[in-house]
Amino acid sequence: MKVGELTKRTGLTVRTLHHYDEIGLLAPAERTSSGHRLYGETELRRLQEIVSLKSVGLPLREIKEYLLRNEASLDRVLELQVERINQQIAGRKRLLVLIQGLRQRLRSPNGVTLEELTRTIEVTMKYEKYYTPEQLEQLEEHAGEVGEERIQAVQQEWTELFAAYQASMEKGCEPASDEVQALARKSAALIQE
Amino acid sequence: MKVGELTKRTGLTVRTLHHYDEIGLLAPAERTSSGHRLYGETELRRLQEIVSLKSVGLPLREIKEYLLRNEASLDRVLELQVERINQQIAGRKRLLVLIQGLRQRLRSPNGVTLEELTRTIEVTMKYEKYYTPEQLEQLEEHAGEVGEERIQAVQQEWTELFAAYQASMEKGCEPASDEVQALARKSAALIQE
DNA sequence: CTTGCACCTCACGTAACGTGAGGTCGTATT
DNA sequence: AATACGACCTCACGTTACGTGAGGTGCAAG
Repeated sequence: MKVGELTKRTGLTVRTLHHYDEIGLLAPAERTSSGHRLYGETELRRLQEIVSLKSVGLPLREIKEYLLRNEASLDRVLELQVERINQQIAGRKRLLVLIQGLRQRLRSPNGVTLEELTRTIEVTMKYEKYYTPEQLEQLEEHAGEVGEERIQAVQQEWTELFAAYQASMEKGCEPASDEVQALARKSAALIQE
Repeated sequence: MKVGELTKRTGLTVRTLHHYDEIGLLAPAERTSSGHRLYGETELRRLQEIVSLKSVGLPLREIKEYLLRNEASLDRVLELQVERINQQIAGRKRLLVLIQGLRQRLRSPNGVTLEELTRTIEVTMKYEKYYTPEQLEQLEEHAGEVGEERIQAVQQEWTELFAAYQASMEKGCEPASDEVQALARKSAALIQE
């Protein structure tokens, strides 16, 4: 695979790939006699690791170190990215609440306090700055925070529950039937949680 | 308000504020006789607009232009940020699905295809690059894309529905009662959508 | 055989600050 | 009144992750 195809398929630029080669982050598997870069599957996997870690907020130099010392599996890196994305989503949601609150106040004749303005700016900035010290810590400690994972699991369960409801409806089940009641109890438990 | 207090309250750095002053993006309301910068509420509002637009992905130069030509209300800017955050959340969720899929395949003995690897990289990159051409278009066209707003509305409706179910249960309604059936029909309609 | 596109290697440009260096202001304390 | 000492000021060069030509080679097709 030459650079051209790689850029078409990944959305990266040629310059970026050259840059990664220059700094020794991602070298091509080999070169043609004329010097054209050739990338294989190994490089693709590594590239995936790189963009994942980059999206997590690590600078290239640290990504290099990380991939060097840690015999980091692609899976582990993806797990990290998932974790980070969940944090981002949670953060954005909290930010939304703050902003909507601020907008409400703007509409009301009372006006806003300086406190509210600065708070919103602060939180916005916080979710701009990619990785906070705590997150670096997590990165070392193999993390774990059951919280976010559970949230994802619950979403999955809901999807399955809806599918089961759908199936029951198509079979023409009574709403009071044992089958449907079981689903309802499961739903209630999830809601409760 | 002098820089020190402003940085403490917003999380921005002194250098950043100096920089914004240098490029004429945010000048202090006035200076003390000794040259210390003083910011007032007007500047705080403008600062909020700036960080919002920055979080949307606009470069500082364009933010300056935008604030110059457009008699941009803080409210309008916040609305834009909300829109953008919703897009980000939606994007991240899609990316999550892709990554989890990729991880599944990694575990299975079949291995992954090149196609999957490149696709995931592509999507990751897409949500790194902050504002795509389409989004700029949106920005000019006063946007609207009912899509994301509808998604939010639906989430709200679900919350209300769950509350209604809860209420019915506590009243001891039969699952086949008219009241509960009405809720069920509404649920089904939402699921369908 | 030349056209045209994909690829190559320098090498300087850029955005948004970071990071000292060296000096002034202000006010609480000796 | 003198001395700290932290907050503020203005240069001015450094940094990250590439962008953007400039000038030249490789290769499949007409």
